[in-house]
Amino acid sequence: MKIVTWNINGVKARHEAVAAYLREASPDVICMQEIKSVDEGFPTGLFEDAGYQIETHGQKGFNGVAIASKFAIEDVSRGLPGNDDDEQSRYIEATISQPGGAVRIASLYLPNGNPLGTEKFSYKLAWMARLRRHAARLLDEEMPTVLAGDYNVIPELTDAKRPSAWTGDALFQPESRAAYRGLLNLGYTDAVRTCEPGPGVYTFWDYQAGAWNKDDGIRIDHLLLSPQAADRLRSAGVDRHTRGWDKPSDHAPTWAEIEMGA
DNA sequence: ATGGTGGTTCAACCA
Repeated sequence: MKIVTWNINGVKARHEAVAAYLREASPDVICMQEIKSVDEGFPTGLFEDAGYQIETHGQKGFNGVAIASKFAIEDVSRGLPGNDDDEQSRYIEATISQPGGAVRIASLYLPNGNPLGTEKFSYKLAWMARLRRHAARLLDEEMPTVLAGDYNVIPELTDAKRPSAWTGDALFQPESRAAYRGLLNLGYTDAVRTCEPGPGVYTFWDYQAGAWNKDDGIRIDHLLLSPQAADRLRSAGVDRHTRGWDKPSDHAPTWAEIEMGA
């Protein structure tokens, strides 16, 4: 089962790129973030025509997450538990049933958190604390689980071409990185870091200042695997070439292949 | 050090 996470930065602007990627990569499941669409306005036909079921959790103008799958999508849950007052659409979770078994998959869009010293950064840290509590509960289910998305966290120095450029940024703060390590310490595995341990593996290049041409990237899109999913991990990586397409997202599709048997 | 680009929505916000 090939599972992709991709921050598409607006589904309306990314119609052609998404269609081309589905044809080319043919993932079994694709988790998307920043769809920037309400559910009623979402172009479901883009996915249905390619053979996918699609479930969305949208919002007007900002944020918004979705899961599309070639297999049946069941038990859909919208919103990250732990704060009923949070109105931002950043989390959707569902069970994907496949002949070899079922996988619980989340598509998450973690708050950016900039600038430091504002309520945006405290919201980011509070959201990460909620995610940790929920991620711990998911482990109790003991089923293969994949938490995929734009984490807006650069985990380590090797995950940035120019680490010094990010020292004052919410994506690289010690608190942000510690909260990410907290997820790993629960027992989750960073699929891409495990399969591609070397430097230079990035998932995001800013639109500004020629970042893509200079390969001035960072790795902030991650797939975290529960032990039951990590046992089945075969390969993982980044389809970085899509960043060079016309009208690209500033993020590249990031994926993991899980062996699910017959 | 600053400004650099892009998406959505409608002058501003977010990244």
